[in-house]
Amino acid sequence: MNTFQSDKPIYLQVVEDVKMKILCGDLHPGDKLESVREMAARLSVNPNTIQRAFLELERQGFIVTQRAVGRFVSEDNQFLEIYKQQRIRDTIQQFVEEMARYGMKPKDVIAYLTEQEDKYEGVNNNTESE
Amino acid sequence: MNTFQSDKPIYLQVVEDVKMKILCGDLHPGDKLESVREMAARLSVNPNTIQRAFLELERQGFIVTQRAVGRFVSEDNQFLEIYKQQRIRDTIQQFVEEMARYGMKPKDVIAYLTEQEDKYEGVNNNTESE
Amino acid sequence: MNTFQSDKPIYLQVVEDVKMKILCGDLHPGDKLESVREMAARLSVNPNTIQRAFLELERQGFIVTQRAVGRFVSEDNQFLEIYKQQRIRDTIQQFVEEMARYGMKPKDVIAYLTEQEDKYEGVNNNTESE
Amino acid sequence: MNTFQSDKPIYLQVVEDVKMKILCGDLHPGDKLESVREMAARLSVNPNTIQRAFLELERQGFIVTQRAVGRFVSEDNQFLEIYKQQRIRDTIQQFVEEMARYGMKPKDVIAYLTEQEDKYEGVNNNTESE
DNA sequence: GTGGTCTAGACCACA
DNA sequence: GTGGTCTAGACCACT
Repeated sequence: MNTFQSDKPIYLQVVEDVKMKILCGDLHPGDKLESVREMAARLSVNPNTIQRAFLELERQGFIVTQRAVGRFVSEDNQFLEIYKQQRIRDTIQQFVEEMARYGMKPKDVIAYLTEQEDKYEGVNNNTESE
Repeated sequence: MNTFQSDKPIYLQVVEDVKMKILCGDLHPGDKLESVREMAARLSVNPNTIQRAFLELERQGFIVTQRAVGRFVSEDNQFLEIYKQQRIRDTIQQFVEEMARYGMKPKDVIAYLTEQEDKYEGVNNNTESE
Repeated sequence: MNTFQSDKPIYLQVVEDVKMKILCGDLHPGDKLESVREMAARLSVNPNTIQRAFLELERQGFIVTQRAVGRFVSEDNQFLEIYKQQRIRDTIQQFVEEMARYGMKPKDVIAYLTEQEDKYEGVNNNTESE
Repeated sequence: MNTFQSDKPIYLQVVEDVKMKILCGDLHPGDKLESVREMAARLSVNPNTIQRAFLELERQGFIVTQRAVGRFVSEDNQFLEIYKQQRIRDTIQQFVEEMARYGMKPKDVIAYLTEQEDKYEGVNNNTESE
């Protein structure tokens, strides 16, 4: 019924999901989020789990709470942008290191990616290139 | 004392560690592994934890057990090679998809990797660089 | 105190017991299983032993785990049915082969079974007779 | 390298193997058995393992030892025959009970066996039917 | 000395 | 209250 992986806490998967939507632009700064109950119902999980996810998102600075009104995506654009860039850099770094462990140098990876490029051209949905 | 990350089960970290040694060639098919007690002592963890890691490695097909003799790296070279190639492909695929979510196309990633290439040249130890 | 045979690991006997209950219809797909602690108490064994049995049942696909909720019989009816049919076929096959080794042909076995049939008539509880 | 199952002691598998050869007529009462060393070499196992298997076979009455001469299949034909008949009866009994657990009555099994009969006709190698 | 099993009991994250 | 993990330590069968 759920699409969650069982090896990771559900609340962290929710955190990641919301965070990704913010970073990708599916959710914009200032947007109102679903209520705990709505999201819990939609995802078929315990409301406590969503509550915990929101607490974590607030702790990390991605959302803010207005009591008796609702939760909103943070409007601190600078924070969001810096976080995103750092995350991209980290992801690439980890990737390069893992490939190196398998004996693949950046050059080899580039060759692979170049082959793949055509396939993905046009598939990207939320990016307009140059 | 331990060098383990606290966010993942130790036994799974041991599994990954041994698996990586096999895939990278630090351990060869047929090689005898440390005994449960030896590895437990070396890593300062409970023998049961190592036992569990070995059970998992055996379940996945990376090692075989000979009762009262020891454990050995699987000699199924084909399985190991296929697994490795699949793993590399998956890693790249996931990476490309994650980058796409951030709005970076393969082209952009290649540009980034090209910049990085110089830094890593000469650092890779087990790859034949022309 | 226990009704376990001493020549086989307890955890495997638990695995077989639960599996048989699923295949025979004593447990239905989606049913919640006893908790580890409950079953351990009922069978007078250590919770870890039950834990291990459940891990094995999950690995084989007969049950699924929901963290902090409980374990449930798999709802993959097709898997369960195929497994059952395969198991019946295997059991018969092995039996026939063993009999053949003793020099008994299917014909001889049929003769024996025919004699036995009367004795078992009416004893079967979960089969629709005639 | 070995054809032994890893979940059962090797020495018991050797016991079963020799016992089966005796019961099936591959080995006859009075036949001399391989020496411990020969069999150990042939099966690529530790001589101690074969030694233990022979001790067990002697304990059960299937073979006798003549010091400094060798081991021989027991010439107690009556014992061998009674054992064989008992074993056949037990095997059938267990089989019928297992089938009953799956809801298959002897009648159903007979139907299945009747279908199989043709296939096995002529395959039996060491039995001549009346 | 090796792996296999089991017990006893603890702490934690999660729902 | 549930399952997940880990420790500590024991006994056993097997090679």
